[in-house]
Amino acid sequence: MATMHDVARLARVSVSTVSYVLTGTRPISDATRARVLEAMAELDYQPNAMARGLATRRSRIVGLLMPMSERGFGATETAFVTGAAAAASDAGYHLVLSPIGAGDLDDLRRLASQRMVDGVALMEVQIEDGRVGVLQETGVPLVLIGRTSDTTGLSYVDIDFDQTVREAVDHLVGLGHRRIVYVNHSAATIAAGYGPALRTRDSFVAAMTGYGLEPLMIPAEDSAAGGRAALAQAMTQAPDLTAVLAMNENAIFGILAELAVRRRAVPGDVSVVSMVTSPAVAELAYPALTAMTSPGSALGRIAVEALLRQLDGTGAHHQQLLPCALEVRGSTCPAARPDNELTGTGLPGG
Amino acid sequence: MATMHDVARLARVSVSTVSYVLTGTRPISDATRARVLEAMAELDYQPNAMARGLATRRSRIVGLLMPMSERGFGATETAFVTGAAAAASDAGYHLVLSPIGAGDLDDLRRLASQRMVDGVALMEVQIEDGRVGVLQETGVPLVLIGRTSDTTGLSYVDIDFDQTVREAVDHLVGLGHRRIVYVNHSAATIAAGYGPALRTRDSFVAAMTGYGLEPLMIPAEDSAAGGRAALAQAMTQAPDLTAVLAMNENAIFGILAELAVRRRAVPGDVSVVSMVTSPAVAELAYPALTAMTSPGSALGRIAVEALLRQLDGTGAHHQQLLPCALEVRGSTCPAARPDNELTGTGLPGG
DNA sequence: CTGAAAGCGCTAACAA
DNA sequence: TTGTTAGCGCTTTCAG
Repeated sequence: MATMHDVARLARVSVSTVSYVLTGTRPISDATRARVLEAMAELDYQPNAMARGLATRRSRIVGLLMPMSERGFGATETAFVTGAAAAASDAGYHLVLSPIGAGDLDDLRRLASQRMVDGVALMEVQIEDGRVGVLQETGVPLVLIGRTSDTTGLSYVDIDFDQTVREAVDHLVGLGHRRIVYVNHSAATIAAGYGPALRTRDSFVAAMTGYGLEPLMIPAEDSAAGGRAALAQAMTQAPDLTAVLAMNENAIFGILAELAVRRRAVPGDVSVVSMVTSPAVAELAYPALTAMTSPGSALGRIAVEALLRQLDGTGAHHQQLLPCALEVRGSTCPAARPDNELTGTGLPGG
Repeated sequence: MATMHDVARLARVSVSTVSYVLTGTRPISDATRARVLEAMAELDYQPNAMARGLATRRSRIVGLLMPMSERGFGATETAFVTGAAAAASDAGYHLVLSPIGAGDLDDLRRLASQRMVDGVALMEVQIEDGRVGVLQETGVPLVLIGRTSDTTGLSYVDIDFDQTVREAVDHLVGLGHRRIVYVNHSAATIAAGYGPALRTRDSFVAAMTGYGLEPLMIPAEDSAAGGRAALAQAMTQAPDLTAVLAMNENAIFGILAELAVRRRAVPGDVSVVSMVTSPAVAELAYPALTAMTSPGSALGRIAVEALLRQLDGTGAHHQQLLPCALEVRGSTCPAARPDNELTGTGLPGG
């Protein structure tokens, strides 16, 4: 491991000169620059990241706080991570993954105080999230992927749930659907203040009442079994439903399965729209799912880019909402008939 | 940000004493230790990671090299990452994610030479992988998740594909299946030297010929469409097939869809086993898939733990193979009849 | 059992 | 345009 001293000696210049050709913070004659670069190449020189970090008080590392929740890691979350990693890498930064959840506030304080990370991106932000306060205290630059209830003075990128839900509802209503049921995350998740669950719920109510329709909603555990149970419950509450809007990536296949069991054809009898879903997942179903495609990796990338801009002072707070894009595939079609097709009457299990 | 000097001053001891109570590398009287700890608490002291790293020449960061391939990130890969992150975190290490693929050898050399990481875990290892050589040159401790062809002197953890395939074939043959088709990754992926594709192929041939059966194999693009095409091709080559063994997580739903279109019931007409699959994915299908469950997060964890043992010298090379576990769900059942059910004859599209 | 001081490899005044 | 040097905050000899 050659050091800067070695380079300086070989190039017959002082260490500071070597440093300056590296950082470009002061003019260097072409001749000496050439000599230095040559020496660096000759010695296979790479600056030591720790030493540079200590001197500059900047690690060129950003943290991605990624709680490993019961909800697990869906395609959307994975896309955040890869998008964030790519953006950091492109800017010459490193991305450290920390599995720090809302519970580990002490771990978080430690991470922030060790000055190992120049800034932090928070995933899975709760409506009230203790991590935000801790991070603000320690003064670490911060960007949220998601939103707390009060976002003044905070940077965030998030999905525009309101517009996303509205587009989804518009799509279904435009196809003539009136009895639309919304399958959300679990009651526990909602109670825990999981933003997407809360916001989509409110947006759904607003969109449906805007159309003069009743906003039917069912929570579902994050599993296929949860989806099946939810759909069964929905069929009981609203046997005449013709469309389901599913927020829950993990439950969606259970919903489809239960529909299949009940011999309700998709999309013939029931149209299905999957919310905040990656194309990969949507394509897994047959027919492929009409879905609101989440801007997953874009969110990760934008978050990190905003964070880096905050770091070099070339940007202040950045607040941005990106809607999911409606991608019509095979799981939606015009509603059959307004009000008199109670085909599945009294067939509770199939 | 209090420094060690601040703590020393407040506790009326020297900096070295503070350092020693932190590292525990030399005896300290209880009295002074108490004073020091008190001062640290008072000042909210946290050691500076960069400074410590510079002095010890250890960053307490390990890198996870995670190429973002065309193949994308399945549940199994995601589980590696979370398992690795958890293991690192448990040991007081940080995990940096680097999206460095087999192509970016220069980036890799840079990362390794900057001494920002104490060690590296490599994901998505190819049979011949240039990254291994580069890392060995730079002397960075290394563990592979996957294997190259020559593993002498290397640490790795990998799936025991041989045993996994054998168990899957045993399961199907035990159910009376004789015409079993193996759906692999794409031809391009195989040509690129993707280990799992190569190894399972070889193991499948061995297992089938061991039973005196013909090893039917079809490649599939990593998508639902690829799965559909592959199954269609398989039905042409072997109209009498009664079971499919699918290596390709991304193609599996396409395979199921094509079977549905062709009115071949699962498992009634065709049994399906999904290889190297997470329970979450297996449960998405209806019926839920009999699958060889990949030990995803265990692999990530074991890899990092082995790496850390190499770092403190408490462990040499570690080579370990973990088989996937057979989990019988609803997609397999005894074969219908030996040799005369050509139901789907001449129904190319449905 | 404790202190003083020399680095770790780099950056950035300060001086020329 | 270049060199000298004082740190950055910690670990770890070397002395006591």
